[in-house]
Amino acid sequence: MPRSFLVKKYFSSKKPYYRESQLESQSAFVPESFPRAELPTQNNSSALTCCPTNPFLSSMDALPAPLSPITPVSLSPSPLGPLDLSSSPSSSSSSEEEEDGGRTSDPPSPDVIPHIYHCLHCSNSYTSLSALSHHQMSHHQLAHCAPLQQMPSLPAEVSARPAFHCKHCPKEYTSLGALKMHIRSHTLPCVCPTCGKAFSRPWLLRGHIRTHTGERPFACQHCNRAFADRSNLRAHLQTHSEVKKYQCGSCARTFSRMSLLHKHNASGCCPAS
DNA sequence: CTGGGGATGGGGCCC
DNA sequence: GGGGCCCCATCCCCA
Repeated sequence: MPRSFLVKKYFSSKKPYYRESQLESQSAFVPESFPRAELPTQNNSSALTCCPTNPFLSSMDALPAPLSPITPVSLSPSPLGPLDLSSSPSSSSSSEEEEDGGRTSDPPSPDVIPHIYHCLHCSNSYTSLSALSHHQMSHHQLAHCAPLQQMPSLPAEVSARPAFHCKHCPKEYTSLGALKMHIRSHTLPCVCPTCGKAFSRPWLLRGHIRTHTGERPFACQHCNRAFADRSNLRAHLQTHSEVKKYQCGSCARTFSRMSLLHKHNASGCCPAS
């Protein structure tokens, strides 16, 4: 089981996939001409939804830090929990360059451009986040969809304990720190200087920059392959194993990746797993 | 169709 | 409290 279960997920067991859902949300909430660099900052973040803030953070200055070679990875056993094979978001994304295109263009002044918030679910538009949030509740019909400041007291049936609600999405957290970390996934403060793609955390940006530089600091001990991401190396190491990490509960077949086991189950081997 | 690589997201832990 | 890193998970794409 993943360790990350502080967050309560109401609407879907599937994680948001920002390349599609998040970016679509951004385009839905923010006019295309609305520049990332001129979006509202934390001080007035109540006026933004999924809009990144300052793209030129100091984290940009500390970019490609030299990475020490990876030590041999010990492949610990992993539980084979139940898998959610819900339908994929049926994305057919164009290149990321296209998706990011224009987002880092020269920003017009926010004094000139009005803030317009479009509903994700219908064509309605609003001039304030609160109005949009209130409207979107009519779609979700979930009380916790409302921003925190708009619902000072939660109904007992909704939350039996204090929770920190994200004002940008329906998620809620049990600690303020977790909420702040989550909000970065909306503000996306780390922007690639090369392509303009924005990320929630500096290390995500560093990993992305490797796709530009071609740096692959994580080398396989068994072959001459190298990877830009440690997780990908870990997945690759599974290919060197006779017995893979993820095993089918019915046919005892093993797979190097969870996703492959997903596909295997979906193909009908384990209909009632 | 399957297996694998590439890329990216999130929460938790540690400093 | 925040940054960096770890680990896990997932999706897309391609051979």
